[in-house]
Amino acid sequence: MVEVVLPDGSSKSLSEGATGADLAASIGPRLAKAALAVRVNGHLVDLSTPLATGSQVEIVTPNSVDGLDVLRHSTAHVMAQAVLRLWPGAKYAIGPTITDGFYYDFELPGNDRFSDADLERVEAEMRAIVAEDQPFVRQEHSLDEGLAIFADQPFKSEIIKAVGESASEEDLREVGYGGIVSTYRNTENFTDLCRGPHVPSTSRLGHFKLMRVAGAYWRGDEKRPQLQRIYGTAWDTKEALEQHLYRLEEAERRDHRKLGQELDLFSFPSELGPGLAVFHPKGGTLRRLMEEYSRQRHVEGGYEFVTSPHITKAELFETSGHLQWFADGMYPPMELDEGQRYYLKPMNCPFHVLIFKARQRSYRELPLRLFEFGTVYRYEKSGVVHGLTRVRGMTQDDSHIFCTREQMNDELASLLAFVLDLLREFGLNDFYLELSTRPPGKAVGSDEEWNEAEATLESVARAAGLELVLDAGGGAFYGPKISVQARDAIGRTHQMSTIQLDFQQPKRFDATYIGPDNQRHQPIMIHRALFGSVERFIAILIEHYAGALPTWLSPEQVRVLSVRDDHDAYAYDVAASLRSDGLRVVVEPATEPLGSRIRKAKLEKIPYVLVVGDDDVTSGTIGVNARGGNDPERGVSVESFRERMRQEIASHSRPED
RNA sequence: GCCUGGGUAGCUCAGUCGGUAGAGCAACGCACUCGUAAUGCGUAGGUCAGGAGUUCGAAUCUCCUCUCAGGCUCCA
Repeated sequence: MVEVVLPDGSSKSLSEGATGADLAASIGPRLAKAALAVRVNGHLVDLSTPLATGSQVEIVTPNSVDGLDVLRHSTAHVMAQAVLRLWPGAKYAIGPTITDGFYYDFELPGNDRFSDADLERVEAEMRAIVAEDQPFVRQEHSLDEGLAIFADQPFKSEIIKAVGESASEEDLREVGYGGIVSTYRNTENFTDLCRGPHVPSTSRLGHFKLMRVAGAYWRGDEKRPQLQRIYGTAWDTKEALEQHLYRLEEAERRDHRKLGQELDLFSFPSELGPGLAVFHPKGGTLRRLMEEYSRQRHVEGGYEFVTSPHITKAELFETSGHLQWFADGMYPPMELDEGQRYYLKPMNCPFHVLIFKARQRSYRELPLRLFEFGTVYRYEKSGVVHGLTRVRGMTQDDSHIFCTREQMNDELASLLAFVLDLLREFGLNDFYLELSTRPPGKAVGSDEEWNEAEATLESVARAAGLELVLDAGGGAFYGPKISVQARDAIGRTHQMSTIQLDFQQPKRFDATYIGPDNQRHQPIMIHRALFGSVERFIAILIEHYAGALPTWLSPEQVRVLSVRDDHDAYAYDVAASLRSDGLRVVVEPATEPLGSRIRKAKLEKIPYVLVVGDDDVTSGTIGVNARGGNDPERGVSVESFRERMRQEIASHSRPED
């Protein structure tokens, strides 16, 4: 007899040699059908694994993250088998699961490439494999046996050899723990290296779709061969798959590049080159509104406004260390004035250090908070530019705070509160924090400094009471950082503000202040961008709101439509009256049918459409058609609409709220 | 930078076997005068991303460059 403990604490007795599958069957037929794997004492294993007495066990179904993971990993194996059937002699590399899906990397014979049409062929072959109801049979081997099995598979062999030496978590996932090589065999002709577990049979799979082909470097190293990768998604039910595909469509519908064009906000003229945007009048208005609000808040927050030029002699970035670390990411220098090299600035911080250093500073001036909308240029590699989120020219809402070591903790805490509050005003309210620590191999400064900086940031982050995740090794060369991550309206996360601690720049520039002890001291420098870049923040806002911006940020807040052209004069009067309140109002006179003009205004996502006709001219009212509603109000007084707008704008809310 | 796939009117797209350019929307003009998501008619709009080649003839075939998308790598 075997006795196991279930998640609810109860125990279950099974006959000797019973497996996870037997356990599931003993609990109920529905669970037996849903079971994909079993968790034994915290480890995921196959359903076919015999259970040991006293084990803590849990049947894994597709309702859990683990269950979907098993499903997707098994689907990846099926895809590999399909590719090997269609391209005999193909080499297969790794096929892990990722969020919502999986991928698998291959090297095709003759350096052949997958085409989009091949995806359909592979998918058809996968469905055949599913229909064949092939079992996943686990086998364990020694390293030498493993090498023999995969003798003609160089990528698999490399992984097995790596396990003998220094195994990474990724490799162990592919192979297995404890010096054994585990494989899963589907047929005599297809065996894959894998730690497992897998579903019992390919028939358990089926709700998948191959999404796209892409190139990917072997082991992510651009110096190694580029493999052909196929991405797929897989789910337990048809409905879940369809929902996932719908979410992708929704993300596409919100794409800021598409909305930016449709709403006439900005464009990327090819004459300018990749990653260089121009903002049209409406996009320019949005930018101005964001910047004005940000400036006002920074004034209230005790910041001082500075500006700095766009180009500088090389010396500045030599001193700061940027040329040493990031020359690749900077535009090449211009030679001026007999060999002087000038660079476009990729960062604002060294300029702010110079402003700090412009005269003798006293501890009484600290914390000194310098703020600038600073436009920087970074030479992003050609393949990485992406809409407004990854550009070559951008404006940072950058500030650098100089303070004493004693002030550092309080300053960081109030800074974090300031940042979160401002983001909430823009309508983002679901946050978590990420702590990025010392980057191995490219950090400057002593261990003590790094440890202190990391500990300080961590305590401030913890005190903020938000979820905190660790991004080990993700810091900049000069210091660790906290970044605020925000979830948007469709659950995607975006890195927003970053707060970085920096002991290095003040030292490199020999920036000092005179303390109460009449001695020179080095200030701490805190780097902080709130929007990150104005461009990127605009992109995130557009996607978050699907283009339907809150009224205070809408370039055009109100459009006034006359029913007939003899109402035009009244429409202009209403508009003038609202403009005197500072509203952004446009009149569209009656040259086209009303329905057509309403449709146009709706497509432009204007918060309020006002319609004025005979009744309104007579009684001095307006018809109000709010965005997001489908029951326009008639006979509204201009004064009550005015009040509604005042409140909505002051509260930064939207007509649909 | 690398891989895969694109680039035809302002936008979205069609264009067969290589035979010389098309639609809808938008713009402009005229008519229509209308109460909540598309009024009608007309006009104009193109070095088919750019360059070179093959050909009697290229949007179409070949090569190079630019540029966009999806990935990889990178992201101070």
